[in-house]
Amino acid sequence: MSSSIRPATILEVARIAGVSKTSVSRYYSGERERLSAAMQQRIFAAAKQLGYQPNPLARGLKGGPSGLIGMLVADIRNPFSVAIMHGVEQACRQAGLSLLVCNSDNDPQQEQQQLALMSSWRIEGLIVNAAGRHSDALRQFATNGPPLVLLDRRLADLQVDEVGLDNVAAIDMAIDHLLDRGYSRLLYVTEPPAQASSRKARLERFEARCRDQKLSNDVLSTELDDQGRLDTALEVISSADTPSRPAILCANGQVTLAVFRRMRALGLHAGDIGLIGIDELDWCELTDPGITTLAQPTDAIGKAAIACLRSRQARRNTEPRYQSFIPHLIARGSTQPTDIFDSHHHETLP
Amino acid sequence: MSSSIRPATILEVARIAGVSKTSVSRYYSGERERLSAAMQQRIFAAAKQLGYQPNPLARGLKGGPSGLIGMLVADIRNPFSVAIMHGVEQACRQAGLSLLVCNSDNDPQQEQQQLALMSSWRIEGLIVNAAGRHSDALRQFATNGPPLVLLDRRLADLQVDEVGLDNVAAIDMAIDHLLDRGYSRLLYVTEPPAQASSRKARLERFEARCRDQKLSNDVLSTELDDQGRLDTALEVISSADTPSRPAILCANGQVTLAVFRRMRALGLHAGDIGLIGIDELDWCELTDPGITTLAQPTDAIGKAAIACLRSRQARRNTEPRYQSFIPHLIARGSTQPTDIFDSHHHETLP
DNA sequence: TTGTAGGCGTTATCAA
DNA sequence: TTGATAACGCCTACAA
Repeated sequence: MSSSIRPATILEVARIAGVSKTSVSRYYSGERERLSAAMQQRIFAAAKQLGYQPNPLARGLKGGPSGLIGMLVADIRNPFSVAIMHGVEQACRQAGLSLLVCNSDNDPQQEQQQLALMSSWRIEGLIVNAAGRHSDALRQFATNGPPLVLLDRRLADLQVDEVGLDNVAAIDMAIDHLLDRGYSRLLYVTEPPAQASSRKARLERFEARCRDQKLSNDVLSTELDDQGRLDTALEVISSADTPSRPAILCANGQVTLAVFRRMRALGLHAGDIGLIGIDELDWCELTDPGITTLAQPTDAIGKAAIACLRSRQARRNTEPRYQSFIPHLIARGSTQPTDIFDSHHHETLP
Repeated sequence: MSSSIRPATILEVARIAGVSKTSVSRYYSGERERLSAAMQQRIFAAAKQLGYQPNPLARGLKGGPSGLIGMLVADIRNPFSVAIMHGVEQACRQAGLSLLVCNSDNDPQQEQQQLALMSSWRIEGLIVNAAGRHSDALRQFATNGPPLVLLDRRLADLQVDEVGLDNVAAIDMAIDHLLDRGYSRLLYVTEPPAQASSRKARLERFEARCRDQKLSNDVLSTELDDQGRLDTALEVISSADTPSRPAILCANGQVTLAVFRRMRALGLHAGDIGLIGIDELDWCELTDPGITTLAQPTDAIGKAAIACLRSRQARRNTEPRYQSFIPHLIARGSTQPTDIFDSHHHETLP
């Protein structure tokens, strides 16, 4: 309990307990069983008296487990990343691990720097959420470095564990919901899905479904700050002269935000134009009308990521594991057509 | 550039460069100047060839700066905390520091655990954002531990550096804006401001201003999940039979969210009842009408926190420094009365 | 300007 | 079941 300015060391504990440092070390390294009950008692007492805590730097230096987990994120302000981080942090806390957080600002160069720094800390595992272009350093990491878990499918050619959304199920749920509510002309809005990634998986599923069911559909792949392209697409879909009802499916929360912002600016009413987005956000229920979303079980995903990391050591040189979670549909006004008498007309055919 | 599985050590660099470890150490410890140009060249070359990076664990173990900054947050999902963290992370990255993130879930016990863990990592500084009750461990930390910066005024009796919003200016700006827009009956909604804290500072300023200017005012101090109290207060303020126009001032972003949610549920239209909140959030422009806010310069605050931490060593045993930032008013529809002809009636008196 | 030696706190290897 | 001792990679006197 005493709190001297300098933390106690294993040696001091050993002295007070009247045993060797080796024994104290064993006590704290999971070999407690090998110690006699009497010795355990004395070590416990001495440690408590001194407020002893093992020094993770010394441990890590010696080559043991560092007790550090890294999390690399493209944009720390992205609510999805934050939500995952919450789950990750919880899991770390339970396991006595510490979490090193890095933000790459979507810049491969920064990413490389951060990766180097983290590996110099001898992290035991790394969780990556970054949908953009990746640095070679990450590939290096995947082969040479500590266990890795991806939250998006970005290094698919590289055999890495992944945890995330069941993209097929998510797109299916979204489309089913839209059809069910009477929308039949679909616009899918996504950020550019270059290379493999969850963006690509979602887009592919969307296109496959539309093809199979012969749905009238369109895809807008754009950077979100390109207001012009968004506006154009919105005008096109809102002004078509078909009787079919249009709806927009947003690939993630950022997209939903951008789309809804422009809809408001252009005076388009969600509901008339259906709107559904992947990712639930605080404000989706506060808009008028509320926005229908597919909520990801972010806490579960975060915890699964840590579990995956920790189990990786036991799965050395094994095939990568892909773990996916089913989202949860939250239906709101944005997928509720305003004229009621007609809401299922496209399904009246046998 | 070579990437062996085991990272290079200072000794290997020294051997390849044909110099002693000491020189290499100096090269990486800011004593580069003391080395001859020739030696600098050789070390640089050798280090590059081996892909050498100093091992922070060894550095920290030796007692030197660990290169670690801790950030302790009560709720990692709080957008304000995240915004600050973004600034903090940027500053860390620039300085080559790593960021250890901990979430206490508003639980003093967890906080204590996290604090112990961080201090075992020999963090060079700690940034704390936690408005709730604090553990004694934090007080300990403040006196014995590494430099500390508070983002809320919670340990005011303890002489700790603080960085944050200029609460007086913020409240003044909010009240001035409301008066200017013709609102004269004010309701202040806050979470319980137990003990000293920015919550308390804001509330006090609100009360002082209302007293000085003899403004009709009321205060609701409540936990945000207590829907009943919120609803009651909203009903009271919206149904009063005075001619004066009512407005609500929300003490922070969480409060704004809660209040607006209930207003929508009760069918109250923001604007008729004025609504302004401290903290800007993504969605404030998306609601109908948009919500007027006071945006905090979160990036600047985060960076200032790091700067404060780093300068603390030079300010050993000096008085604490309080650094505060002026917010930025973003006026939107929620403080725009709907009937126009009458919008300044309370100010028509000389 | 450069090098040598010892120690930071821990764990692993060996011996008792 | 215990203990002595040598690393781990680095920095900091001190010496040259």
